Amino acid sequence: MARTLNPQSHAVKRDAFVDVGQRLIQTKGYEAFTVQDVLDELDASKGAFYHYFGSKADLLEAVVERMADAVEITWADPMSRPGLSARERLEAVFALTAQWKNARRELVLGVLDAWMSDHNAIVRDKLRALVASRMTTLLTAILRQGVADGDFSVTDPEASAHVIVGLVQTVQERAGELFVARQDGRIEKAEVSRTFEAFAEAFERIVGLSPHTVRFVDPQTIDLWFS
Amino acid sequence: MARTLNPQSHAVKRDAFVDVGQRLIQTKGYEAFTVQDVLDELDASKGAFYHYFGSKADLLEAVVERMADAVEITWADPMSRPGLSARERLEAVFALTAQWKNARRELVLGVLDAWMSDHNAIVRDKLRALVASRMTTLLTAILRQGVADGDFSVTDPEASAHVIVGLVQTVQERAGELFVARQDGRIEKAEVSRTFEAFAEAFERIVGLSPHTVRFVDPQTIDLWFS
DNA sequence: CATTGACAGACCGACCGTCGGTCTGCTAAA
DNA sequence: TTTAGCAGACCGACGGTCGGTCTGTCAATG
Repeated sequence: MARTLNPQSHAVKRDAFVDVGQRLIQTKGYEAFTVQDVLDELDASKGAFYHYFGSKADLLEAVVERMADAVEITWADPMSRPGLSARERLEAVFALTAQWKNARRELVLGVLDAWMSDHNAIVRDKLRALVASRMTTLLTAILRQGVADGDFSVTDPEASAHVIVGLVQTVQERAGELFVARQDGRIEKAEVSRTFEAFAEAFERIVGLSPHTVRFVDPQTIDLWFS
Repeated sequence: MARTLNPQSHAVKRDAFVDVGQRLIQTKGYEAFTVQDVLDELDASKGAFYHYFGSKADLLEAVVERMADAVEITWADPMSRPGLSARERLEAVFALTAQWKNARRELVLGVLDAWMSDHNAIVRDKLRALVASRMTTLLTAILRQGVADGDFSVTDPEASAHVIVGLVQTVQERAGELFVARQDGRIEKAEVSRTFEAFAEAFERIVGLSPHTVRFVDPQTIDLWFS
């Protein structure tokens, strides 16, 4: 009998590399950290690393997947709870996303610079694609329910899901830009509010809701980040 | 006095490097080509290259700026022509963008693979940011005119411009995904049409136009790329 | 007015450090 | 006895540097 692969401990060891990879991506950026950096933090060898990953890019893939999982888990509750209206589900998803960031404010602030840097362009790209894909299936379900219940009015729920996912991801990116601009004193808080209101207005119209019934981000959250 | 700098010939020489850089980005991808590749194509030396550029990243910056210029020039005509309604300007901008790609079909097809590859994530990121910035100022002007003339109805033209730019860039990206999916036979043409219709519907609602009065891409163009 | 020296621009290419990745080999679990 | 799980020496490619060369330009000099 030859030695068999233990999936349990294998996964644990592998996860340790992913942990460090994620941390390094969030501090130095993917292109800026080296495989040696990972080895140093774990007292591991090249052989160990390449035993678990085919390449540095493979590690990236694992990190991005974990990040996408983390985002998806945030939405799990409002999606699984029965008896909620499509509107309520949607509002819950947005609210939870904001809450997640508010609760981790220090982390987000510390990571922001590295995250936005050129060194993380591939990371952002891959995460956007992955989150978009998962968010689309989720939003399609909500839209279908909303249309069936008469809450929303869109011609094609699935196609519209793509539109809205794009909109949501655009808000996120724009929020990042605005935050930096605000830090640098290049804009006022009022401009930030107007931007979010424009996105909310767009959202209401796309989905077929009455004006001023949707808020992407509540005033307190804007205060927390932009005052 | 010493030797003087001739801006003319300096710019010409520098542009030669940018030419090659752009070609290599479109064939191999930014991360995949080496500075040596550039030197080989021009029979130049390392010294020459680093005389004109501080780094490989500097070359990228120059290439991206040139690409953004090319995009912007496409819009010049409908923006400068007096007497056009906001609607007409908008339609012209969209039509010209589609025409540009249709006219360069072979080029686009040849470049697509490299362009979408991981090696060009930074290129896409930088171009998106730059084009967004320029397109926003343009769209703000159109929206203002449209609101003033009563053609459009948005609360805040400038903020809404950001929304629409995001929407347009999302369509572009989605179109790329759909094209690949169609090539692989994973989707039907009908699904493509439905997607574009959903974006058009969203656009109409955001801007406050009647249903079915806007088309992002006309049926022939869809036929050309997706049949 | 012709000559020359000073100096910056425009390179050249050998060289260096770094970094992703490979390869050989050892050890212990099964 | 076979193979998972490592260890770490080693390799080659690549971005970037650096000392040096050649040439055009102009001011001072004789």
